[in-house]
Formats: sequence, C-alpha cells, structure tokens
Amino acid sequence: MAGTGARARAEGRGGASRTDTREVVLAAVRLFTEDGFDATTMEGIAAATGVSRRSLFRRFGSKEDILFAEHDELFSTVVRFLEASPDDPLGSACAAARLVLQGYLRDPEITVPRYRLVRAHPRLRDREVAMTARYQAAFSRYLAADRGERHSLEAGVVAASLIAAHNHVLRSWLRAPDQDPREVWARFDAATELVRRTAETVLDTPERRATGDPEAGAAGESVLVAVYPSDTGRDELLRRITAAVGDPRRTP
Amino acid sequence: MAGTGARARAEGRGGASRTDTREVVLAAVRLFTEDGFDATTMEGIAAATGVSRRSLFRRFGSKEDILFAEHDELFSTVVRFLEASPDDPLGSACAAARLVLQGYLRDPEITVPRYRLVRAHPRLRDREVAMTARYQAAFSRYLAADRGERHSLEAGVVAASLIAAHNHVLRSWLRAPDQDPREVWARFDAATELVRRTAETVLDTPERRATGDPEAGAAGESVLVAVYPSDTGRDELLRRITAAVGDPRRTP
DNA sequence: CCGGTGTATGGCATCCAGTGCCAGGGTAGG
DNA sequence: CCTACCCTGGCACTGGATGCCATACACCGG
Repeated sequence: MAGTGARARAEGRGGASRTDTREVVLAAVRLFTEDGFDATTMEGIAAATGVSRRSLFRRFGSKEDILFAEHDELFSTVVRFLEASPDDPLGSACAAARLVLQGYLRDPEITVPRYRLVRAHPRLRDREVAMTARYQAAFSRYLAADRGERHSLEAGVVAASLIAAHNHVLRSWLRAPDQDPREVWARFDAATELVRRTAETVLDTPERRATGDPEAGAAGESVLVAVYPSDTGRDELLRRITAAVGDPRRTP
Repeated sequence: MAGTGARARAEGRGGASRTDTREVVLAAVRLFTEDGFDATTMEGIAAATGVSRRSLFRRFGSKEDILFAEHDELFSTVVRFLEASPDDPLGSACAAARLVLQGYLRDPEITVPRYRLVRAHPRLRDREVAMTARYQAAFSRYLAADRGERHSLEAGVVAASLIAAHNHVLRSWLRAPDQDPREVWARFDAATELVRRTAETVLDTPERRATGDPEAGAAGESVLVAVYPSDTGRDELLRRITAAVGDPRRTP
C-alpha cells in the first residue's frame, strides 16, 4: 500500500476482499503521527486505505476506535481466558495481566506510536484509561466471583493493584521500547510479586474455589493455554503443543 | 436572550451577571435525564438556560463537560489540599479521598442523576473513569514524591488501592443515596483501613530486588492462548496454531 | 464626561464526526 | 437462474465544536 495515492484492495475473495483491519490501523496511525490526530480526517484515512469513509465508521465505530481496534481484540481474549480459568484466581489474574503486557510488546508498531499520541492528546488519554478500567472491572468481577459477593471490596482493591502494577511496567517499556524484553518481564514479575503480597494481606480467607462450574466454555469455545520459557524455539514450542493437544487431559 | 422559558439573568454586576454555572449544570442534568443525553442538544440547553450556544461551549468546553463541571472544581480543591499536606502522606491521601467522597455526598442533586446517566452511557462512563484516573494519578504522584522516585510502583499500587476502595464505597452510596450517611462513612473508614493494611505491606521494603534474579520463578516466561470453537478438530487447531506461531506478531 | 482597553458574550459561518437510508455487487443456497 | 442475504459505498443530514467578528459592559486614566 504505502504511498499517499496507492491503493490496497487486493483480491475479490470472501476472506480478504477488503483492506485488512490491521492495514487500516497502521495507515491511520501513520497519518495521526504525521499530521496530528485532529488534523487527520476520516476522509483522509479513507483515501489512504481505499476503504470508504462510510465503511470506516461501520467497521471501527469512530475515529478513536481505529487506534484501539486491536486492543479490543486483546481485551476479549483476556476475558475469555479468565472465564476459562476457574482455579487459582489470583494466579490467573496475574497471568491475564501478563497476557495484556504481552499484547503490547507483541506489536510495538502500533502500541508505541499510539502511546505517543495518547500522551499528547487528553481525549485519547481518556480513551486509553477507559480501556484499562475495563480490564480492571473484568479482573475485579473475576476475583469477586470466586469468593462470595461480600468480598467485592477486596477484589476491587486487588484488581486495582494488579492493574496499577501492570501499567507501571507497561509504561516503563513504552517510554523505552528498545530495551531488553527480559528486563521488562523481570520488572513485571517483581511487580506482580508485590501485588501477591498485598493480596495476601487483603484476602486472608484461605478457602476458595467452590467450583462446580461445568460450563467453563459456556459459549462452545475452548481455550488452550501454554506457558513456556521465552527462549523456547518455535519448533520446540510447536512440538510440545502438538504433544499436549494429543493428550485430552490437557485442554478442556 | 430570553429563550422559550423563564430566564435567569439577574443583576448587571461583574460577579454574577450571567446565569450561574451551577444553574446551567442543573438545567442540563434535568434535560439529559428527561430527554436522554444524545437527544439533548446544546441549542436546547442554550434555550433552557438563556446562555447562548456559543458561550456554553466557551465556558464548559463540550456537552459532556457540563455534566462534570463541578467535578473539576472538586478535583482542583483536592490537588491543592494535597499540595498543602507535606506530612503523613498516606494519611493525607486518605483524607483527600474522604474529601472526594464528601464532594459527592454534598450535592446528590447533581451526582446521583449523573451516576444514572453515566451507567447508561458508555461514553459518559469513560469520562467518569477518566476523572477517577486523574485522582489516581494525583495521589500516585503525591505518594511517590514523598519517598524517592524509585518507589513509584509502590506509590501507584497504593494510590490505585485507595481509589478502588473509595469508588467501592462511593458506588454503594450512589446506588442507594437515601441511606444513612453514617453507614457510608463507616464503610469508608473500613475501606481505608484495608488500604492502610495493604500499604504497610507494600511500603515497608526490607530487602527485595537486590538480586538480579533473571530466572526467578516466572521470569522469562511467555504465555500462548488460543481460543477456538469446541468442535475444532485437533489437526485444524494445530494447523492454526502453527500458522499463528509462525507470525511473530501473533504469538512471540 | 470621554476615549481606550480588556473581557465576556452572542451571532454567524464553517468543519467534520457520526448516522440513516438506499443502491450495487458479490456470495451462498435452492 | 433466481433469491436471500451481507458487506460495501455514496448521499444527505444532524449536531458537536471552533474561528472570526461585532457588541456590551466594567475598569482606568485623562
């Protein structure tokens, strides 16, 4: 695609007949960065991507939503992950936070320039904050559902702490995205460790997990989770996943 | 200026020659509640208050900002309070949170209907969330300034906990604003007590992280999550995972 | 009393995000 | 081939938001 005038429309097939969402987002991010968010019009994005103005609104909802489109996908992934994790709520919440951080680190091409835009524009800042609030609410509900409704205060505090810890590490990376990812993960581990300590203070009730939930995948969805050392090679990873999937014990 | 209905313009003095801000907010809240937020136009508010459409934008910035106008005043009050409280940072932060809660309880005439509007409208919800984030950031900065900059993580966690506790109590009141305020304050005290306990855990840092533990426990781990329809065949699943892992953007 | 300055206001024109409506084209299913 | 969709694009329109300009009133020195 690239240039100002070049179009993207590729084939006429059902799967990808239109400019891919990611391409649109990347083009929009580029325009926002170069011309400024306000100065960039939806018509400009339409011209740059070959998607009509009307379809942009239909597919993304609003100009801001273009910036956060893939973020929404990440969010729903995390929510489904939580829904499929009945055991060890605090551990699952931390794993979910790890998932979010991973989502950012995964494609700096979008998240880093978005961070710069967000810093410069209060309106976008609010939007970003709203996203983290959605995570926080999801974590809070998840933690509160585990124990009785009576502990919603405690769940809210732990969720807020976890989100704050996550955001702290995330921002440290966003400010210097070229640093060694291992440092980032080390900071993340230290941060979640802090949260675990506070959670111990908050949640002194030892008993939990009154799970009789036969409906972990209520919507007919299944979830596969693999935790592995970062330096695992792709082939090795795939080999182990293949082995694990072959074992019905592993993936409910 | 006199629009359709009764007008307010009172005297011709410098202090209050125009319709008071609070009157405008109250009228707007009434219109929002009766006609719906989206259905209420700035022209309608202008007609109801006797303030021209143009001046409404000048004085409030946007339609949403009318709803949160006095909230901004509360915020700056709290910030000034913090700036004037060099001693006992945690206690001052709790006192500041008390101030915020007090600000809500003080005039339910605005805060309660606003809460209902906020619950119904995602866009307003985001705006409200952004407000609490501003408080959280202010608390965090305040707490971090006290001790060294190194403890910004701890400060952020404590601030988040405090905000979460405050919001928990606040919502409990907003859902039933007629209850005895003493109950609300009792809940607030209990909640801040919880925060103090967690803060003790967080802020006393005896050792921790002198080690460059690059491999401690979860350090350097990655997570792969795949969500898929339950009836996906194993081969199809593996094929898709392989494809995803092959794409560095998807799963590192 | 008068002219100058600063400020808040209102009216007007304009831009542009966002939405409803309808037409066209391509696909799936009979 | 026809029909029932579904996605897309074009068009018109509402309304939030901003810039520009003229006006009214307060303040100040003369």
